[in-house]
Amino acid sequence: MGITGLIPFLKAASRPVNVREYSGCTVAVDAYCWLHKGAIACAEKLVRGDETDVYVNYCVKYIDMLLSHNVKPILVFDGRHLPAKAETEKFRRERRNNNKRKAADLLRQDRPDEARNVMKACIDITPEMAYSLIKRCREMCVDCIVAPYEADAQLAYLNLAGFAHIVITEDSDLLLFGCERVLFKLDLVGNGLLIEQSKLHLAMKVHPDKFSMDKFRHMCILSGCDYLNSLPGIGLSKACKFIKRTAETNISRALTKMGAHLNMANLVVSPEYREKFLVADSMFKHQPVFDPTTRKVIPMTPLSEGEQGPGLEQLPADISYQLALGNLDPFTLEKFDDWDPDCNKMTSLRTNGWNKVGRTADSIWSRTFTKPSPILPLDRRKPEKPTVTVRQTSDCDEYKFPKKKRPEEELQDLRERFGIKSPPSKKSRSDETCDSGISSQVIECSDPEDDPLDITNAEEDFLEELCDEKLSTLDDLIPSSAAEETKPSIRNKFSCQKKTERSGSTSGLEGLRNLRTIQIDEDNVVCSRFFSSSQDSNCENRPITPSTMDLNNCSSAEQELNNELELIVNGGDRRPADGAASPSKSIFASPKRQNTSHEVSDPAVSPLAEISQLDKNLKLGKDERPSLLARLDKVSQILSDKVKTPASSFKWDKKTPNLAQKTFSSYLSPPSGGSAVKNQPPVKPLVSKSAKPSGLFKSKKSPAPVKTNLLEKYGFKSKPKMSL
DNA sequence: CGTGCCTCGACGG
DNA sequence: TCGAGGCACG
Ligand SMILES: [Mn+2]
Repeated sequence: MGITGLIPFLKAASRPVNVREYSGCTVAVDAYCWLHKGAIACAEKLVRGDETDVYVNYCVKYIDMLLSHNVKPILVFDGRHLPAKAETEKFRRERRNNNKRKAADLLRQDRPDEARNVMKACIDITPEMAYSLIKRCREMCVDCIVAPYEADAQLAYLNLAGFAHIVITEDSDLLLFGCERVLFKLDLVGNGLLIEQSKLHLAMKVHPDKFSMDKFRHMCILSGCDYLNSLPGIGLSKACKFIKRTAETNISRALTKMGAHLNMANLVVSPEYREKFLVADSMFKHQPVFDPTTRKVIPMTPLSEGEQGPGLEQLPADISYQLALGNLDPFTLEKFDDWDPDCNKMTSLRTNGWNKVGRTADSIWSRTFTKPSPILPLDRRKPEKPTVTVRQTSDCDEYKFPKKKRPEEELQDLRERFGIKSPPSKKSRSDETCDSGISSQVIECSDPEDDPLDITNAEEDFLEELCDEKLSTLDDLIPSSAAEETKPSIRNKFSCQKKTERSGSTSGLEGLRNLRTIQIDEDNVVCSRFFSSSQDSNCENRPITPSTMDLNNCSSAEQELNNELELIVNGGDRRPADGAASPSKSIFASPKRQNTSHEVSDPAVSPLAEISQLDKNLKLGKDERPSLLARLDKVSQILSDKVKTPASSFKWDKKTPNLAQKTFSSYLSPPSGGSAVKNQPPVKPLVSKSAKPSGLFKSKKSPAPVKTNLLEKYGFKSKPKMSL
């Protein structure tokens, strides 16, 4: 399914997100993905034909997770098979049946483990299974829609027509269908990988002005898609190269010159291929979809005059409508149900914080439905500065741009944005090479132990090439105001990319966020503003505070580190912030600052303030700052290693529930049996005996100083790049 | 280097 | 089943 290798190819256009950042949004969900994963959990039962609702419950977990983040899901189901895929489907069915037989054989041979694996390979999501999820969704007042054909096109339509802000799927095809935002690899804590259409040019390395969705789609079809296999030897890279090199706008004519453009003499593009290419292209543009407003089947994108859509069977209008509602088996058209949205009051769709979603809480099937605001409710960070124009390169083919800015530049940008004067320090050391970003082909870093480098010519060239990518990078660096208001999360696994990749400098700031949530020792609890979300007057998003962590286990390292950084308060003079609406402070904020901070735009809240505060705490002279981000990166890395924030490495300890578990317990099954509870009473903050929930930092006594040189202990010396 | 073929894990306890 | 990650081939 989908385009092989597209998601890795689009790495530069993707970023890790948490659905928390999309509170108030509507998402269209490819229900098949969840059903399929859920079906794996009960593969045996399904293969044997036993009744089970395990897969439904699995999907409900995802739905609950979205709702808990105030995100409204619309579940989209596959409809009829496309004739073009008939052979593929037949082939799959045969293979499934083969696997069934194989599984039965293995069972007879008393090899249940192998049988289990084979059974996973013959899972089929039947219309009945889809219907049982639809039924459950109706109980939950969650919208569903069955596509006339592929869910892909329907999902894209919901996005393009403004019914949904984001599409959730595992199928990279969705990008070809023209979706603006697609969220892949969503897990049960809300982490996923977001790919935005507006960033696709980054992956293709073309100038934004030279990018078009047509080019992107053509590239993908050439590399091989469900509707058309690729020509031998053509993958995404070659296809991308070709699309960038051809100036011909008529794709059919352009295809005849593909061999020449790619220097592949033996590459023949037959007329048949070109024909099929155009049909595939049409399928990605004009596949039939159902419009819930008019209750009619329409082409996903309007046909231009004279243009032929993909010739597909059109069902009568009432049948199409019933099919879309989920009342019919898409294949047999046999009646499942008689559900009628006009008779069922769907006025208040179930979402947590119903008021926050406002009118988007309507059902798409309601006669009074109005589409949500096209602007992402929490994505209001608009670049206010005009973007820097890119220096045109002579080579129009390749668009080169800096992948990453120097930490200094990032800091400078941060300063500008937060209106903070830059320190007089002149230049930093060369150790930023550890900070992913600097493309090594530009800056040759001879020896990490070298003294500060001057700006080389190459570097200046590099700087000149700064372009409008700057702002998107900044957006990644600076948590949006919305994200600032949110709770801490288990770290998104997609942000844990390799050192050499883009995560480098952002992780420094991510690390800051992690730091705030750390319990330092049994007497020191950090309650960052993430826990005292004063905006959350709604009972669903309760301030959650760490209660009883395993202090001896998880906090000794960061305690030591904090001692080293002199971050531990002496004597408990940190008071909880008074006043309900007072924004909480990070552990990096000095006590003085905390006590006097009543400004609305408290600089202490900004990441930069925290960085500079950290510098003060580190007592680093301005000239000895090698790379703030690099160092922060290292520090946060150590901390997160010790605290084990990544979801994947979490071991839920029943006896010592930790922070993340608390945070997400509202939709995860509680560790000690019992059912997951919604609207559960607020978790009582640990510090609340003496402090208000918005308390920030509670300290009873100062821990004994630790002599160990942590920097050495954790190998800072051994890594010259990171030398502090 | 890019493509194409391989194996492995998903879920859940 | 699907994608992801590893490895061999031209
Ligand atoms: Mn698809």
